[in-house]
Amino acid sequence: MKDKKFNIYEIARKANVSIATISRAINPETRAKVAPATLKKIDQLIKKYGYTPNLAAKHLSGNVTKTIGVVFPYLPGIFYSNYYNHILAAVSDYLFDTHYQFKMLLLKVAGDTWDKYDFKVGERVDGLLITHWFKFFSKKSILENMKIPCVVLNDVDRKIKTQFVGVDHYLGGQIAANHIYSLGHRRIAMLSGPDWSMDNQQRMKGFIAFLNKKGLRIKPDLIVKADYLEHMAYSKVETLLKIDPKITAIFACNDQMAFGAMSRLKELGIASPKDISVIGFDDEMDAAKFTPPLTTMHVPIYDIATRGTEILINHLQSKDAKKSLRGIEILPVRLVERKSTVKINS
Amino acid sequence: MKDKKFNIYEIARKANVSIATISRAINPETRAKVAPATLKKIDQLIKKYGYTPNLAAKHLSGNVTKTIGVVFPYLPGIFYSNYYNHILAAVSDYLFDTHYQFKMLLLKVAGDTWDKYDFKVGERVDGLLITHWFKFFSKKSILENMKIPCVVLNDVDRKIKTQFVGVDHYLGGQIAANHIYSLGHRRIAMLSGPDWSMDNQQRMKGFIAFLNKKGLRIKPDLIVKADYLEHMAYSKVETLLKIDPKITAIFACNDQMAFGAMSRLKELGIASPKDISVIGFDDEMDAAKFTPPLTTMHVPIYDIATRGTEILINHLQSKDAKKSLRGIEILPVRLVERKSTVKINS
DNA sequence: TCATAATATGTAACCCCTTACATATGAAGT
DNA sequence: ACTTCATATGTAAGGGGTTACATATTATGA
Repeated sequence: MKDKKFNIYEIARKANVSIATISRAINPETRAKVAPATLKKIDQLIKKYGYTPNLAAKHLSGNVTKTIGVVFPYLPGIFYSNYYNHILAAVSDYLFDTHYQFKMLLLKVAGDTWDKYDFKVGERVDGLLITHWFKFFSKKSILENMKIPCVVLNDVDRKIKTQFVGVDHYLGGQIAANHIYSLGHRRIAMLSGPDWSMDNQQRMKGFIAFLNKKGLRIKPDLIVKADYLEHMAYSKVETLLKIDPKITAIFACNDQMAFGAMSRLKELGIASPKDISVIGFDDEMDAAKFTPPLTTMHVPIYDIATRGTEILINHLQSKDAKKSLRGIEILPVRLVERKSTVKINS
Repeated sequence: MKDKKFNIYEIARKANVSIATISRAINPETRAKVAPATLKKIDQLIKKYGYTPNLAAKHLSGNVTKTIGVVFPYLPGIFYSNYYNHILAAVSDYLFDTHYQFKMLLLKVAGDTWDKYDFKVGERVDGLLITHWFKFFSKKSILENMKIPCVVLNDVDRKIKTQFVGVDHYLGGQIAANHIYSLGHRRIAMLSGPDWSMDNQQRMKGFIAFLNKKGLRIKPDLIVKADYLEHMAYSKVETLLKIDPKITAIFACNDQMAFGAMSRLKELGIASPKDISVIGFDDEMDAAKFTPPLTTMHVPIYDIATRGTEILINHLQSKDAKKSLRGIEILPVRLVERKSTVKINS
């Protein structure tokens, strides 16, 4: 076989045209500028010699890489998490039919911030899809001053000038509250996530606000922190029960905590939903498989990631590809009613 | 702020040295060739102006990308699969401390073969980590003639000249058989995977061979195909029971089928392991969580991927980086004894 | 003291494309 | 027949690094 390297010059020489013509022929946007006969000749040669353009050269001259970076926190087990699986799936699905590829950009969480990684990733991606931005970007200015377009997934911060795609967690909280309230529950406990989580804040606030509007006040004691952790929720259930043995519903700010709580309730001989209804938040894949299947707020991570990718790619293909992106897009949260919540006394 | 672009020329001018010196200073391998004083001056300037080398240019001139491609089949749900999660995790973990990044290369399975994607990925990765190669490489010659080093994960084909990292499924089958036989089981049924799967072939052969050596013959009727699918195994259990109601053990060629079989047994009121022991293969994450926890053969996917990545990266950092890789590395399979298998009549 | 070697740095070619601008050719308009 | 335009193609200047080779400087040894 011929191991000789074929570059644009070789092909040009064989086709007896200039490299500019070859360049035009191999790029869809400029192909029309080449005469059909020339095109045909070139195509044949390209095929014959198996020529493929050198992407590095393209990148260098064109200043684009046709690659986007997907920024994940580097956490143990991250690739086993449904949340990130959804994002990966969405990005892959969207990109599959485009000419774009993606690179995983894993950033250490502990103490490190974006600054350090600027070198590592700064240059060779055309845009960034970012998860958990607040863990990396110590100062919001870093995010605002990124030299390439960024889209932040599943977070919204109206004070920061960048593109967000997310969900209205506050509204989600309200919907959850409405559901529980409508079923007749009045003695309600809450399992909350960690303080630093904006989502958690919003979910709680929405939930409480709705009940307040109905004239219902949740006893502060009945709001217990379990840091979004299954095992922590598991162990906090009894605290809750000690404070008020007559609660009839628990709102867990995420599904993991709902799972933990329900497992413990089962062990304590308390039937769920019969004795205590439980509602979660996120709609993880396991939610439907749980016994009983968990009623929860569906957060469309997959859709969020899809839309985020779409926004980014569209932008990259526009004339403003180099400029930063800005905007907020809110996708709907919805209640998924399954078996873990029922009418009171039913 | 200065939006001016800093390239190696700018820094060279400011440092009052030539670009060659800058180049040496920014590359670890050549840094020692630069005088300490010069180095200091350069480093300060780099820091001051936030200079980062243009990777595309590096790639073009150095003909390396410091990026490896990870080839996955593009299947729905692939990112939710434990198998691929393990691979992703292993690759990420290994690469995290290196200067390498990875790109996901998703290839359509149906009908398509590698040839078509040559252009898409052929150039801009230094090496490839390949899963399920037999789905993409219609002819083995394609794999052998790749222009960049490749490592095939979890498959071994001694006839093909490339690098494989995998497991001895035949041996695994034997170990499983030994376990079941040692527990006193003699009436044994098998749930097999699809015919095209090499793994399945090997697992079965190993299992059967061991029993044969012990003078035990499995009735061909008791070997039922369930294509590695949980639901299929679920529905095939009764067939098995009809053929021989007195079987005391089932060897499922993968965990999924074991799960399906056990679910059905439970429904039929047949206690497992008490009445029928079940052993699987793979040791998926759910195996430990199942009720009862599944005894199974552990296939170290994570380790396989780690080792594969290691082999590839080491090779890329050697002088032979451009040459193709060849070899076979076998990692151990081991029995993980949990609760789904017990001594007969215990 | 001078030839020789070791060290530090510079020069320039090369990697392979894209694209603004220039040129050549032929068609259309008057 | 001549200017004017549209179309097809070519020329050459980047884009930002790496590195073989050349050169300048200093240290080493007899």
